[in-house]
This record gives sequence, structure tokens and C-alpha cells, in this order.
Amino acid sequence: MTDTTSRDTDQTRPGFRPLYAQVRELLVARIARGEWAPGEALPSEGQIAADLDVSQGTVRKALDAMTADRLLVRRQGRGTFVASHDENRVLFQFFKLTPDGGAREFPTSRLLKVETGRATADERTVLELRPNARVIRIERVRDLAGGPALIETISLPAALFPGFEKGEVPNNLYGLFATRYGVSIAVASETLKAVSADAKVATDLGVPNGSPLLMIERVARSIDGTAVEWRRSLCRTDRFHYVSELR
Amino acid sequence: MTDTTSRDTDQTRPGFRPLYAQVRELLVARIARGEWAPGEALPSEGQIAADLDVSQGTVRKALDAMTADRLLVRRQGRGTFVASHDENRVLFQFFKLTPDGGAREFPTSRLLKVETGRATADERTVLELRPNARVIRIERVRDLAGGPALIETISLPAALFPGFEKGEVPNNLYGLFATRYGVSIAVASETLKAVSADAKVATDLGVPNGSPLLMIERVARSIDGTAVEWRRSLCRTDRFHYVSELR
DNA sequence: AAGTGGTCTAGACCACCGA
DNA sequence: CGGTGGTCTAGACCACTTT
Repeated sequence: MTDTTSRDTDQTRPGFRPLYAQVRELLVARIARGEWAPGEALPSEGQIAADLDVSQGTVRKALDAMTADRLLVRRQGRGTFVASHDENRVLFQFFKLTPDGGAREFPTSRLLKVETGRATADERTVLELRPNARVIRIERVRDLAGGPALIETISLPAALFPGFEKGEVPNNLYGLFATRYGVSIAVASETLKAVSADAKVATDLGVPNGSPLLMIERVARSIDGTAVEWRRSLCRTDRFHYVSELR
Repeated sequence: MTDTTSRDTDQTRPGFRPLYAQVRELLVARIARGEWAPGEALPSEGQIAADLDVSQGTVRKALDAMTADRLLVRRQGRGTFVASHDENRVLFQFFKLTPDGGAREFPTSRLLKVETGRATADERTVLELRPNARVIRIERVRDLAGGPALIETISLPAALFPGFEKGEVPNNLYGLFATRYGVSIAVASETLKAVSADAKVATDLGVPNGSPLLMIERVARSIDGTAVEWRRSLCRTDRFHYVSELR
């Protein structure tokens, strides 16, 4: 094919989308459908190019964009893999609380409560649910560097996680979402405030009543943009801090 | 040139660097030297390619990488421009405190103090300065959405900003750094904690003594990696919140 | 040696901008 | 209209990994 333009690309208007964007969309959809599991290799660039009848360069551009979005991991000489939510990824992408003197580490968990119930108004708003939708609620204390660091309350749309209560609640929730339910967390927005510890929280975290705590509210979304998790954390910052890279 | 390899690229070892990375490095150095001012256009891709005797595709890859790092702004049909620190960029890249109900906005400033002095031990460590180095210190209160939002203390290496005290202290410091001193802030790391307001700060911010505040410590670095600013902010979060996008 | 992603080139054409 | 960046292709060769 010598002529570049005998395709979708030359639409003079209005829904023009670059070919690589279309390729990307297609691949994202296939990953979201679970066609390739987390950690699994995609076909080679040349293979995909042949299948879709586009050039390898176009496929490469789509894969590079997906890699930049952390959807894929490329390994030279080996292949291109669907990103998995192993502890390392979750630690660096999603867990921003760090011991003051030391290195980043993954927190442990002590479960306080798991329940299912009708979504509150707030939960419906944040998670974009219908009236009467049900949610799973999790409450747990997490330890870091040998002591309690935070207490977190998590709300999940029950419809996305059937049978959730019958299993264990693992330390790394996002890993479970991905492997058991095919729900891959892609991005999260966090909102931070400073608040005072009330009596219950102070006890759970072992700090004086009224101590300043960092409150983190997170909404996590999957690859296709669905709101999947609402999480509120209350964090000690006397021995820990939250890191944020501005770039 | 049909043979791809008659260049630096085919070094079998050890200091192998892709051509586009070398091009990028060169261009970054020239920008850091002030060869093109913020807001100014670079030569066209073809021009740069011809000058450096590489292909346009290689130049494009270098420019794309620099654009991803927010060093450049590309505008189709017009050219490639050195990123400037206008209020919009500073607002979205560096100012993460937002009014609770409303849209992001740029804060105003009320100057409390400007002074020059010998760097403290902390300042020397954070800003990577020699013993006896001098620093400029700025203290100001910043208003957002019609009320005091934060009080910030800033330390700058005096050597980088000669004559700083003779001029005004603008609201947008990074703009001044770029245009007057050729120092372009590229990245910043922030560390967040929750603390209690002491009497002085409580007065400045108009909150009760002991109120929880968000403390933000920032180290900002220029294009070439030099630590340029150490900033500590104490923020009200009763009407504001800090946003952090995890991706 | 074979297969994968990574780099580099060359050239054609499209989309956008300003004169 | 001419110039700029944006897309797409095709092909050669390099670097890395596994067999």
C-alpha cells in the first residue's frame, strides 16, 4: 500500500480520529473485556499490525500511549504485557503515605468490619449508582513501619463484585479486583484535608484525642472510566507523610 | 544516507544513548542556557533536523518527550514553543489547593516579610548549598475565594537571584524566576502532613488556636535539576482541599 | 538462531494556521 | 498560499531475551 490515505484517516470531517487512536481504543476495549489477563502478553507488534491491516509503526504508537497510561508494560526482547496490580505497582502508583525516615513500604491490614447495605446518598453520588443500589463497606486499620498508620473506610458497588463477602479480604484489594473480577483500576483522584481525631479514631490509631490527622478521600476508576471505589482514610502524620510529585 | 548505523548509535557499549536522547539533551541544555526564551518558538522540526544532521522523525521524538515533560508546548500549524510560567500553567501544575465548592483559582498574596541571611543547616541540606551560602526568605499570606487560605515561608538560594530584593515580589514567583533570571521550574516534590495551628499562625489565618492545618513542604527544581526553592505552606482545609491525581 | 521490542530513516500526505 | 506540526507507512538495523 503506497497510498497513505485509502482508509478512515482521510475523513475531511467531522469524526476524524487518528488511526493509532482507533487501534488504541480497540485494544483497550479488548483488554477491558478480559481478552488478555493482567500479566499476560499481547501478540507481537507485527502480529497486531497484520491482524488490523495497519503498519507496525501505528501499532507501536498505540502501545506506547497505553504504556504511558500504565495500562501496559513493555519489556524489550520479551513482549508487551497487560499491567497487573502487584504490590509494587499499587505501592508506587496508589499508596502515597511513607514513613518519615525510611523507604516506601506496603502497609498491613487489620479488618474491623465488612458489610453489605443499601447505598447512602453520598455513596450513590460519588459512585454514580442508581437509587436502591447496594454497596459493600469495608473498614480496616493499616499498619506501617510497625505501628498503626491509618484507618480506612471503603465503599464498593456490590453489583461489580458478586460473592465478595464469601471470600477473604486481601491486603491488596486492587489485585483481587483485577484477577477475580476483571476490574482493573486505572486512575484515582484524591482530595486531602487536615482534620481532628475524634475519640473512636484516636483510640484505633493510638493518638491523643483531637490530634491532627490527614483525611484522604479517594475515588478510583477502572480502565473504562467507571467509578469502582470510594475510600476515606484518616492518617497519622506524626511519623508518616504523604508524597506528591508535581510535574 | 541509507545506512542507519554510521553514527553514534552503533556503539556496542558502554555509553550507548539513543540519538533522540542526545538531541533532547542538547536542546534542553540550549533552553537552560536561555538560547530561546520562555514563550518563544524553536526552529521548525525540519530546520533542527537539518542543523543536527538527523532525520525529522528523530527530532520529533525528542520534542515529543520534552513536551510530555512540559518543557515545550506544541501548537499545530504554528510551531513548538518553550513553555512559560504563566498563571494558568502554575495554577494547574503547581497549585493544588482548591476551594471546596468551586473551581481552581489563583491565590492573591499579602507580603509579610522579605529578608536575606545566612542559610540555616536545614536550608543548606534541602537546597544543597555550601556552608555560608546566603538565602532569600519570603513570608506571605495568600487568599483564596475571598479569605485567607494559607501562610507560606519560602527560601531561595540568593546566588541564583541577584538583586531580588530591589524589585517587587510578584504573586507568581515562578514567572519572575523564568523571565528575569532564566530559571525555569520544571518539577517539584511535595510532602504533606496534618499539624495544629499555633497562636501566630491561627491569627494570620483567622482560625481558632489548635485548628488542624495542612502543612505542605515543597522542593522545586529547575530544568537542570538544581534545587531552586524550599517552600513550607500551612493551609486551612475547612474551606479548601488539596487535590492529587494518581496515574 | 529466532523472536521481540527499540531506534532511525525517508517520504508522502493530512490538518491547521497566518499572511 | 506556504509553512508548521501530525499521521502513516515501509524497511533496515540494533538491543535484549529465550530457545
